Amino acid sequence: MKKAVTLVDVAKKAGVSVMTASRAMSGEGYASEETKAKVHAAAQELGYAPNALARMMKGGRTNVIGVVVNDLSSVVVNSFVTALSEEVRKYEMDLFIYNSLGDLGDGKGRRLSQMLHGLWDGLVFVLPRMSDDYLKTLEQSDSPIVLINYCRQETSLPVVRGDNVNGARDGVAHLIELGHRRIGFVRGTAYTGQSAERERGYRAALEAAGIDVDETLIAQGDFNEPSGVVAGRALLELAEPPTAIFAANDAMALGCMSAIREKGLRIPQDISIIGFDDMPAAAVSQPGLTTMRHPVAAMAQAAVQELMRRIQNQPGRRQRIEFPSEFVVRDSAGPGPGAPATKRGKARKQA
Amino acid sequence: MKKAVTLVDVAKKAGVSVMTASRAMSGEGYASEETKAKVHAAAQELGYAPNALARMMKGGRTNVIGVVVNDLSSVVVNSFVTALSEEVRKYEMDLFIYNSLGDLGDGKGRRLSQMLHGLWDGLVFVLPRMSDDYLKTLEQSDSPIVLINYCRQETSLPVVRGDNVNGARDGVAHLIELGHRRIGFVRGTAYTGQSAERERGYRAALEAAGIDVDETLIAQGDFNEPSGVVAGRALLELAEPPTAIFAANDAMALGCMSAIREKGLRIPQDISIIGFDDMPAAAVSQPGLTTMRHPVAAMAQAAVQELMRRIQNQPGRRQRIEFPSEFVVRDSAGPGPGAPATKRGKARKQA
DNA sequence: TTGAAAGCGCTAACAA
DNA sequence: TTGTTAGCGCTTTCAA
Repeated sequence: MKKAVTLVDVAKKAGVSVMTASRAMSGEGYASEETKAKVHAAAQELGYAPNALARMMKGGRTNVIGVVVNDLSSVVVNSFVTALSEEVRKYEMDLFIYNSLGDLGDGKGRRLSQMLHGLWDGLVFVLPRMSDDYLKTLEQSDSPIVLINYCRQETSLPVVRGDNVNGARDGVAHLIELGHRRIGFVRGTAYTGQSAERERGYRAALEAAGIDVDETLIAQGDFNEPSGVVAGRALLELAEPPTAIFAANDAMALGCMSAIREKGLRIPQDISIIGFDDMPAAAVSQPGLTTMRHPVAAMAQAAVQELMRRIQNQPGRRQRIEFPSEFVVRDSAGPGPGAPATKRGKARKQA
Repeated sequence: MKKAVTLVDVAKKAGVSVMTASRAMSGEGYASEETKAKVHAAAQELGYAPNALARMMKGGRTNVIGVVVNDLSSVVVNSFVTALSEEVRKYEMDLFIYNSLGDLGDGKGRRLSQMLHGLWDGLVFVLPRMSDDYLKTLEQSDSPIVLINYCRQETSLPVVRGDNVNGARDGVAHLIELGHRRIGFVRGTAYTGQSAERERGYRAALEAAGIDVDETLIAQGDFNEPSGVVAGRALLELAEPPTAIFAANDAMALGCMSAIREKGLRIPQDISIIGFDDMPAAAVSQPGLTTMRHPVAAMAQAAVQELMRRIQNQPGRRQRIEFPSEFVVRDSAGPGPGAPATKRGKARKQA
């Protein structure tokens, strides 16, 4: 790696001062066309590229926003990251993604927090999984930070989030309307707090319909498909199995569908299922999975907007920005035992 | 955004010189235990975080490796990025991912090349799609750079790549062995050069078997599933349709499978299909898609190793590191019309 | 073991 | 319009 060409070299070659060269290159401030051309020519010839670091050190602004994720291979995380990449463009900023490959605050993320200063103008955490200590560090930091879909605990940081409680409640209410009364729930992990919220929605819907929550109908998963298979099997093997299952996310719902097929049961004739997230696989599964989705693009937009406001030292708009989730009806939820006979009949005929 | 705490503040608080504080914090050089403790306490109390930028500016090394991708939502790209994230850890480096959201060198990537200097110690391009000018810029840069799966044209940059030609040839040879003689090919885009290589393998396999290439059996796609559906339909509507199809990637192969099902044909009894990449969906499709895969982890390892060698100013090992691809046999390729009768019979019975 | 000075590459502020 | 000075926060000399 040869020594890099600096502005000093360019200035020398062009026969001007460093400052003039700086002005010519950046376009800021006055500089005669002639000088500009001369400097540009010299830069071109030497293969000059400005040192981003040095520039950052002065101006304070780096025009870079960082996104921190725990697992980039997650489809949901990926959709947010892509939406953020696009959104950030509108502000002429660049986006760097950091994949922590695990929970923040367990040593691996240490270096990241050390880099909080200087490297980026602001940071977005997407579905963050982190220790309480780490969250505290973040709260105390003076860098602009926005969290997306974090709801495990209260925080002073601005959070953009989808409405999990009402989304889940609508989904489960839909099942109840279809005539289901024994509805299972498959939990995910507790990291982001989203599973807990979806569970709250589940319980609220049952309660509103005057149905007692049967705790044996609640199975534990980890948001991944295999755990959904396991949970699905467990629910189906109950003495009184559910006639419908609501899984805390689509991946587990698809896992449940495998378990259901395994048993030789039909979806939705014998058992209904709905998920959450509307991942791409939900649209192409057989049958199509009924699910809920967060408005990813709008949320990314709000997150960047809020972050930019803080970067530009404008007062933060709101501490918590919540978006209603959208209910996506496909074919995996059908009439249950409590439905009018005609409905059941129709469903049977479809089979 | 409050003013950040600097080393000067810490030193002042601890009652030592800035240099002593620096030594105490970094652990480099001499410092008495007592002083170290004093400094650390002060740093803790003030909430000091070292400014990464300033540190980088001196030392030269940033301990950050950048990965540039055109489309992070691609499953293949994603698997490489994840593997790289893991690999980089071994060298105590951090990985930042930059999603260019389009081809490099068409204006959007401009800013990226300007940041080539200083911000990172090295750069990895995964399946890069870029203009020739952009490649030239990269070649002239003195930053350590490694390309993964780029083969559109010759380059002086080190490239880690999977063997597309032999992989594709093996796949098509497999189809020929199964008795197929009319084998279709679905092209992808030309950006990375991978489709062209897979086509070369396709042609080589046919040639080796003494089969003339029928250009009408070659359809154009764009590596995405919908284009596979279109290409599949086109091939099936030929006067003499193929009995097997090799698609330049799995996404298009899955698209073809939809087109085949649309026609009421069975896979593999009526028509066989194989893809390339072994994306997750290939394993769960009905039937399982026979395909080829690049050894992602090994390739990521080689790429990082090669990059680190260059970062540490050791001589680059090799200009081109090629990995054989692995053939993954599932259920989407079965006996063709030229197969012994018994084989055909068996296949029929399975249906 | 500690400190002072110098400088990394760049730009904001002032002066010419 | 151009140049000079100073300084961002840190670390690498060198000296004490």
